[in-house]
Amino acid sequence: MDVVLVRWPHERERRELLAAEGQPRLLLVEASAEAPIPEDVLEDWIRVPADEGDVQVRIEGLRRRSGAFNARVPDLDPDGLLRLDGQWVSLPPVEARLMGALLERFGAVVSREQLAKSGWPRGAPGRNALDVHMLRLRRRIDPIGLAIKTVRSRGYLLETVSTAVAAGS
Amino acid sequence: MDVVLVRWPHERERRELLAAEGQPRLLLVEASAEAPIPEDVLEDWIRVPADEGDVQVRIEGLRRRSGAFNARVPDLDPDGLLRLDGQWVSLPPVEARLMGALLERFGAVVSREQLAKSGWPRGAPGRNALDVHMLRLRRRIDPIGLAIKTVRSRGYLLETVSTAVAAGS
DNA sequence: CGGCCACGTTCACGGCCACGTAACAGAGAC
DNA sequence: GTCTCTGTTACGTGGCCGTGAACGTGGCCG
Repeated sequence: MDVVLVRWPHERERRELLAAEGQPRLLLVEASAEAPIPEDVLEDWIRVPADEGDVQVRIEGLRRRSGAFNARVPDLDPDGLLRLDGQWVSLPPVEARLMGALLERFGAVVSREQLAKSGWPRGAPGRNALDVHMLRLRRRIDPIGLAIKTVRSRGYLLETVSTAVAAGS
Repeated sequence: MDVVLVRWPHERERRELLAAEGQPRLLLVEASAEAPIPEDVLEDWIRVPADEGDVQVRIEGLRRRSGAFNARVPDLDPDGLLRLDGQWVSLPPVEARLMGALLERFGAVVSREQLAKSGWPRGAPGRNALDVHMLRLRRRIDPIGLAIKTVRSRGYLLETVSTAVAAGS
């Protein structure tokens, strides 16, 4: 994801828009304007005209932050806490095991059989139990920006939701 | 937590030290030096001499980031005083020991067994005593911006109540 | 086309258990 | 005495998890 340059205060609405999208941005603040306080970690600013090297340093800083905070690889800790971007939800035992299977092949399809095996190592209950648990898992992870997609007759796959970071609440 | 000013490149080692402590810092970069790429989100820089207003904006930005992302870690002194952001409450012996256990793994899950051991080193009373003490602890720490979350059948975890999030929206 | 089936989604229910909360009582400090 | 700290009993509530059933949708076949 690349850093976008925004002239300030001329492109004020553009800044809001980009912020909502989670797009890293560098505000080029004109001499006559006051510097705005950054809305989030993905924003930085610099006064123009500026040294080209300084601009590059700011852009590189933003790029690194964006990498660190949008790593967007969820993490399931041993206590059943699923973390993503500083947010977390706790998963009950069965759902934690299902999530473990999905995470091992993050972004790829995991078959129902595989999931059933992971969720119930010593034999699965009724055929429908898996469906219900997938539904519950879906609802639980939605608020932290994760989604499970169905691939008909193949299985399920886990994804991050691109822009829904702030929209969830 | 306050922002510390560091002259760059003169106080190079000091920067490392502060970074290791998780201390927010603003580097004052001299005209002759190249700007360093920030090591983490708690660092920013500005060229000096600079406009005083610009410096304040950078400091305020760092302060917000530090509030939102670097979980402020509360401090429990030996007398049972729990401090956070200048506020404090006093904790009775049992609750102080429980809080100690939670603080050792701040932000992570601590099991009920672990808590029972910490709270009553020479054997726990009834099973329910822990529940009641967690309730009392919760009520006591709420006013200073701390919260204990339950992770069902796994344990409890201690968090700071994020004021930045509420303020942001 | 109509009917049937396979597959998936969603809801409602009940049993079980973990946890939360109030109320009470004794011990001790001040 | 009054207040705080502590532990106990009793009860309510809500989460977890499996089941059954209703519903939707797309594919296949006669």
